[in-house]
Amino acid sequence: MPEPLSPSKPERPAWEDLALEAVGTVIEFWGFKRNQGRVWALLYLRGQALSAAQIQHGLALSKGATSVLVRELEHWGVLRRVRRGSDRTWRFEAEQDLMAMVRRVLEHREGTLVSRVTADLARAEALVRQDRAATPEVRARVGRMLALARATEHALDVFRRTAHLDAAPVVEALVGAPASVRRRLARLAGRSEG
Amino acid sequence: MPEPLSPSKPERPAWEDLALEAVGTVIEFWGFKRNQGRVWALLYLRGQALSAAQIQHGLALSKGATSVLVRELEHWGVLRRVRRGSDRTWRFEAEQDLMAMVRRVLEHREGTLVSRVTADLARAEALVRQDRAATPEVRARVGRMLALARATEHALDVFRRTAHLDAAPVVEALVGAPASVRRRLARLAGRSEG
DNA sequence: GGATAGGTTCACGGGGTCCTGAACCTCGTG
DNA sequence: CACGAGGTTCAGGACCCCGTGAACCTATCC
Repeated sequence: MPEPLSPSKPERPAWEDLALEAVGTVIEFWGFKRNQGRVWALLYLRGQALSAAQIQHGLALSKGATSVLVRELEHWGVLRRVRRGSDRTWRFEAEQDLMAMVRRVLEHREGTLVSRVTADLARAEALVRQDRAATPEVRARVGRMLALARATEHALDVFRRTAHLDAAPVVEALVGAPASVRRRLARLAGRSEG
Repeated sequence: MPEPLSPSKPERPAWEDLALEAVGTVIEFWGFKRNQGRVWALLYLRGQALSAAQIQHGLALSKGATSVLVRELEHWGVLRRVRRGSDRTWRFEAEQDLMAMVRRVLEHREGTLVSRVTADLARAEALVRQDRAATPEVRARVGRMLALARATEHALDVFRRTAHLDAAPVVEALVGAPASVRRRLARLAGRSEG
């Protein structure tokens, strides 16, 4: 039996709290809801599918919030909604491939925001190029701004690919691997940035 | 005389508006105030030191907001406060090295948030290691979480170094360089580039 | 059908962030 | 000294995001 998650007694081990809040903080930083991070972390740490009620009580959330949060996480592909046997209640389990998660987030960000901004700057650069009132210096500055945007886009791409590379397999491998192996892997990952 | 910035007539060229808002959007995405980005972009595009009043009218801000915004940007090292000659009013000019700016932001983020989270996860991992009630699987999961955090830290570092590398010199070089050179640089940087 | 548990939706309120506008401070200068 | 321009601070308000809690929907079982 999977420990009924004691609704009244939140006697959670200290390490779980630490991990939950850490993930919540990171997720919040990336512009999502803190509780989305906490839900994912809870599921990941427990390593099994939990019902909405268990999540709700485990994290002291309301019924409504839980419903919304799991739907959002599911939409992000961060959670799977499963039904077991003849049980008619949904259970949720964490996506296991952590890096797939990170990549998905980055791709979304890159797609929606960064590239849109780059496009706007490209338009601005085209306009200033035609503007007879603009001095060469001004044109150069707009051009440099656009170049910065492109560089950022590129760097994000490198970041994403790097994260991809030393992710799923490597992260697994790193756990408990001897220091020598870790160093070799790290060096390999460093080469991939070129 | 540096163009009085026409307080009543906001007849700004379209490209300037585009650039201003683009930068504002990016800055806002990174967790800062939209207007901080707009102020910096205005100063950068104008390429000269502007007074607080000019900024205020140029961006349709209040006196108070302007004062706060420039102080914050100054604190970030993103603009310089200068006094010219016997003029007793402050003027502000944009930091020219764009990448220094980006790097500073990333370093701050890395320093305050990412590493703090990593530390928390490290504590959690130490605790779960001692917890006799924890199964080996749980310990492994916490360990994997910590590994993810470390990988993220590493990736951010790569990002930062990459941004640093092809930044200042390369960005400058790219401006106005012939297409053939641009393509070679782009290939070197590992990007297809349309 | 009625009862009940699981699940969703939504109006509302708390809390946070940012801006405004006015009071206030501080120096030069007449 | 008084005045005024430049600059700062701060209370108030607008706005937005998120969670609550209750109403509502739906399916299963008796």
